[in-house]
Amino acid sequence: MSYRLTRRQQEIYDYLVENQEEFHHPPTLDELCLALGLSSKGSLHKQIQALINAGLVDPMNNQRRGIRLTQPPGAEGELPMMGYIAAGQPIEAIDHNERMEVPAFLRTGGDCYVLEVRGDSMIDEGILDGDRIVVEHRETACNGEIVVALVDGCEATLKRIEQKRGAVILHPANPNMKPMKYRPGQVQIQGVLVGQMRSYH
Amino acid sequence: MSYRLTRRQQEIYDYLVENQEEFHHPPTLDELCLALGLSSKGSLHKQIQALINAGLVDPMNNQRRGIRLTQPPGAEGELPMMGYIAAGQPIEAIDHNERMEVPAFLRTGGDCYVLEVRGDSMIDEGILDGDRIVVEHRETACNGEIVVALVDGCEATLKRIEQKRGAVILHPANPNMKPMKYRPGQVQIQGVLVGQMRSYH
DNA sequence: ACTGTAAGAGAACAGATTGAAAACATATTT
DNA sequence: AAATATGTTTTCAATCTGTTCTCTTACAGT
Repeated sequence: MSYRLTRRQQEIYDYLVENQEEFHHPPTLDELCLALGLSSKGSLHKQIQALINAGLVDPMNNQRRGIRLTQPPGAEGELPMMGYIAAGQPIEAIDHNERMEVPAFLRTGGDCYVLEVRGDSMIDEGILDGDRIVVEHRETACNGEIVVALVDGCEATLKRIEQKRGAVILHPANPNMKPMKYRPGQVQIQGVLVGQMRSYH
Repeated sequence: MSYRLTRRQQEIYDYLVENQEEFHHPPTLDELCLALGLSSKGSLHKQIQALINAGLVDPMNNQRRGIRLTQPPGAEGELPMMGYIAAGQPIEAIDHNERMEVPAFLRTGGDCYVLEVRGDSMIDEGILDGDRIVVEHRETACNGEIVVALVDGCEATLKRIEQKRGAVILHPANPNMKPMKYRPGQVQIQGVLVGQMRSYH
């Protein structure tokens, strides 16, 4: 069923996913041509048709309601709940495929998932035991971001990262603990903290 | 069931949602024509009919009560964003009717709304400046719950409550501040904290 | 070089959508 | 009852927008 997309088709699809906010209405072929720098909607139509065949775009049978993706990506509003994270231990995965409702503004366009926090290692960042955090899956991070990092391939931690030439420093937010310095190879970034939720009942 | 709207229909619907405040009575077809720059109510009627079929607008069978939306839009997963709360000040209300997506597990069955936190008065409870809190509207609370309280009829605060015989004590979580003791009449409970959310981007 | 595929331009077409106008029907007011 | 206001229906023309075609160019690979 899932046809293989050509490079250009993939490009157009990515563009649609990225910029679906741009158009507050689904774009027409002409609008998309303009946005993509094409000058013939006939050409674009052929590409879109391929995306329709691939099941990625709603078919529009002569209707004029613009191009819309079949599933507004991240549609179900639910992200996978991957498991528990406790400082200094491997991430404890959950076996059954749990999912969790997450508001749009707590996540990014990227690939996100949810972890539950165990322990108080981030208490000074306002992240408490039992909080749910939303993590964007990424291999790299900017200095100052809070990352889920794997140290020495097994210990997971949630810390603010500082990457220098030849060293990676992880700053815990809890003042009882000290910053730890590692060689870059020791620290593997698994994701970046983008949101947090807490229930009081 | 949810029919797919044409672009114009979307536009009109969006307009209705946006400007429902404008008309303090639901607008008549003629008024809407004027507002939308149309000169024929017959044309508009056809569009509205489509919205009625889509279940977005109340059908009006020859009644003349104007056009009204079926559901105060965003009724499902969204709660009203009421304004800002900063310790020691009145709650700063927001004028336009903003709504915010809130996962089911961050709220209760009761009547809930969202506030944005200003300031660090709850920093030790893990509630930071800029966090969104979910509050259940209630007049009473149990000891130990965190409440939105109105002190002396004007100052709002977010504090852990302790109710004794003849006295109400509000415990701030920030150790720099001290618990305050009030007479029961002075403290009016406006709601109870049930959830909290934070975005890192 | 030859061939096949992907990509794009442009023209022309078909039918969906929109809007104006007028006539009609029903409710509300005078 | 008459007048007015408002919703409903119909007809028609103009325009917009998806669709189909043909032709051209570029590139990759036996």
